[in-house]
Amino acid sequence: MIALVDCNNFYASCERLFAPELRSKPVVVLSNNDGCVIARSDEAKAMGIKMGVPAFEIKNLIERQKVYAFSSNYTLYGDISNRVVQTLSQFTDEIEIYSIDEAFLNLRGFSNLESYATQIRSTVKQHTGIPTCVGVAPTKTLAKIANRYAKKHHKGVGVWVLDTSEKVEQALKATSIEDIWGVGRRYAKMLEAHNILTAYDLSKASENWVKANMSVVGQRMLYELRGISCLSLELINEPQKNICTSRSFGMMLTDKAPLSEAVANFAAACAFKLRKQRSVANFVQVFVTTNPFAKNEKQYFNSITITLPVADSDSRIIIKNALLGLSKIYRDGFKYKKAGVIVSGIVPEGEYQLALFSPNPDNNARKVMQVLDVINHSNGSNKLKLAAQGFDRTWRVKNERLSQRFTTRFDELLTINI
DNA sequence: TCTGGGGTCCTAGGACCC
DNA sequence: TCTGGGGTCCTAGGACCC
Repeated sequence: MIALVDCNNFYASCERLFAPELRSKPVVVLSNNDGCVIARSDEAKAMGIKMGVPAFEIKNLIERQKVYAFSSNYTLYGDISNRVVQTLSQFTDEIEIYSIDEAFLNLRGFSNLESYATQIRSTVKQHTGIPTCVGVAPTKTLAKIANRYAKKHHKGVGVWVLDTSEKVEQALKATSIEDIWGVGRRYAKMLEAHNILTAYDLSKASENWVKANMSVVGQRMLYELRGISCLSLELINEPQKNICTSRSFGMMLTDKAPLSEAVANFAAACAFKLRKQRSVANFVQVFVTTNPFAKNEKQYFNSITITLPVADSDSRIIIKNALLGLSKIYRDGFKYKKAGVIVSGIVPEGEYQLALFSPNPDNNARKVMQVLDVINHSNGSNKLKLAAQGFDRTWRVKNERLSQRFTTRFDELLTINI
């Protein structure tokens, strides 16, 4: 059996840990740039605030303190997430960290699953303060359904185990088609048109039909719903195949200088992520875009991919090539809203192809980057930069409602006045 | 005024190989 | 009129996830 542990309203719950006075108040967390709502407490959901609504639409509620809004604080959420995983690891050797707020646990051979799952849930709550729900079932897809079922129908207990065919059938019938893991908007529409409205309907569909209309992805889904496991737990963290760093700007940029500064910073972030997973990349892609929501403004989107002579993760090389790309796609006369850098063609350090005619990266370059990383990330200060990254940061994202990094910075610890 | 930022996998079709 | 039978690699686009 597989358990899916999913944190409830994760980002909102993290903010509440350090703001206990908001424990029963509506809380929302906003995306980068304080753009739109990406997490809501139960109270906020009950007020009808939908996922993804632009912040300006609920501005009034926020200003009148009917809703408490936070800018997203990924340093905090990441650290709390690690603590949750640390606690979960005590309960099984086999754990897949699926996302920042979800993990699959292999409970094969375990008995008394309901009480074990309840124990997992209460321990996480005790150790971290984060509320979770736990769904237990024979496959990952069914564990997702069990988890949803627990959240929806047994929130108090927070645990649901699909250990009999009757319970599986009941949960499948209670799950509408668009709530199945792997069914998005397009498939939901297509399935509804064929009168397949619930997970139960899909589980009874013909395998050939599903394969023809939803490829092997759908076929796997069908098996999983029928209790035959097709998706195994991924216990090892594979290095990423693409790495992207992009942001919307706090203000529109019309000049090349601040845009270059932003791109240099995104490139440096990509290079750091590469080094962190001990990889090097063969391609550097840059893109820029105007604001697609501004219907009256001239629109421009462009991107370019630069092939490196030798795969690399040196900040200086990645930045240089990202800026070269930018200079090729930059056009005067537009209001730029967003830019990004993507590194791809990623291979492990030491397994890359050497260039025939260009010099190979030397060990000194490696050491320089190591020093850079140690200084920047030993205390999270990020003080050491390359000149191209600049100091102006006119492009910086808006986050006016940012909480402290309570758990990772000594200078931002929680202060209590007695 | 104001609308996020990351990722993955699968398939079809074209270019090319012997 | 008649024109083989395999393969691989790459890319774009479509689907999905949190």
